[in-house]
Amino acid sequence: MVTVSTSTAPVRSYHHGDLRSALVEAGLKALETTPLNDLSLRQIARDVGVSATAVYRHFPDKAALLSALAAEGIAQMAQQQRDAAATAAPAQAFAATGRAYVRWALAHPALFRLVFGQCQEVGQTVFGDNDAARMLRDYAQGITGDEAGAQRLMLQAWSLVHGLAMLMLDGQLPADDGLIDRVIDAETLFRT
Amino acid sequence: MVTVSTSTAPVRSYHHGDLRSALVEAGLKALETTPLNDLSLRQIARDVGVSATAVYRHFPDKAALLSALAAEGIAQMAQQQRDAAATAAPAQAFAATGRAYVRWALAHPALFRLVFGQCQEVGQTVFGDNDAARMLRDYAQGITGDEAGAQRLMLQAWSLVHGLAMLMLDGQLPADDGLIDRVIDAETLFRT
DNA sequence: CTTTAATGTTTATGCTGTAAACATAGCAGC
DNA sequence: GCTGCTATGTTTACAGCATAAACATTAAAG
Repeated sequence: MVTVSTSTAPVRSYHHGDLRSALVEAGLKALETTPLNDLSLRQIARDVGVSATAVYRHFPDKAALLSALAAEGIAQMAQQQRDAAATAAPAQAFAATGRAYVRWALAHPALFRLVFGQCQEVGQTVFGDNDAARMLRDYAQGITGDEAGAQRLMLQAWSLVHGLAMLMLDGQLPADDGLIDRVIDAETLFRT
Repeated sequence: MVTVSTSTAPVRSYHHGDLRSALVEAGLKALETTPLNDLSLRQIARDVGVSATAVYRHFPDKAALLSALAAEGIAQMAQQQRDAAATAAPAQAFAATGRAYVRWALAHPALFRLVFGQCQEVGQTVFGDNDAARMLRDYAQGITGDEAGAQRLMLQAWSLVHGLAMLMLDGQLPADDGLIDRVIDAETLFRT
């Protein structure tokens, strides 16, 4: 039988075209519904329609694939932070950024966990020299005045929102939107 | 060949005696050196010197064994909290308790992770009606006066210390003892 | 003393990550 | 236009995992 498909139809031939991107995309989609620990390299490969070992042509191992997913997650988080800061009133921007942090975590639980569980061994750091970090440092500086105080304020704020996100993700606190607003409250926190 | 061991020597016969306790103990010891994700039921069984499936005579599945380990972890944490509160000066007790929380997490990373990752599905809650929680509520009440404020203060404090612990465990912040003292500082936090 | 229930072991199944050998296809140079 | 090289797939294989099922041992109860 001669293959007459000189016509249209993406025949999905032996070579995929852009398998690497497809794997990352499939991985991110899987993380929307699958807990991080249940995410398997084989399942991602299956979703893309490719053999499990094909993954190794694009990533040295599973951890490397996860790192690629984490990098996407970090980018998404940073974007969310910027948006929240941009739309809030200046006086509220600091708190608004913190609430956005927690809400993003609740909206993407597995990816959030991956970001922080993964970039440890990669040596990557979420709050490195990206825009979000700079912006927060500026806010902190504006509130406290001195350098050391600003540094401490940033760490306290980051710890607060990160802890709140984690406790809600882990079911220790109800993942309640009103609770987020009450806990991350500029009136009662970090007043000079 | 006749077995002449009518003598001493704990022959470690067919039945173990108290396998359940031995498994929990071995699990806790393994968590001191093994990351949570690398902890395997089979390895724990091997450490105890028993077949893997023997575990199922005492726990319905791996998760149940982990829950038993988590329960031990919760108890240890609560004890640490009580000790910290008892030894500190009254004015410093609140902050001292928080610092003890973070230090315990850093001293027992895998167990700390297990406690919060596990008691989700068990429906268990770390800050339930135990002594530590009551004590903290009293402190909070003393600072703020009103009920709602005390509740908020507790949540903020818990989020702060939990977040700091997590960020240090995940390598986002250096696990530095001085840093803990600087971030959890009664002078700059939660003043009325 | 015999039966029974508790608590072990062996064996087997299907999942996982990954190494090794093999297959296909697109591109380079003749 | 044919020939090979290299990139990128597939198949197969292996060890480790959780766990189910069948079998073995032994402590305790009648």
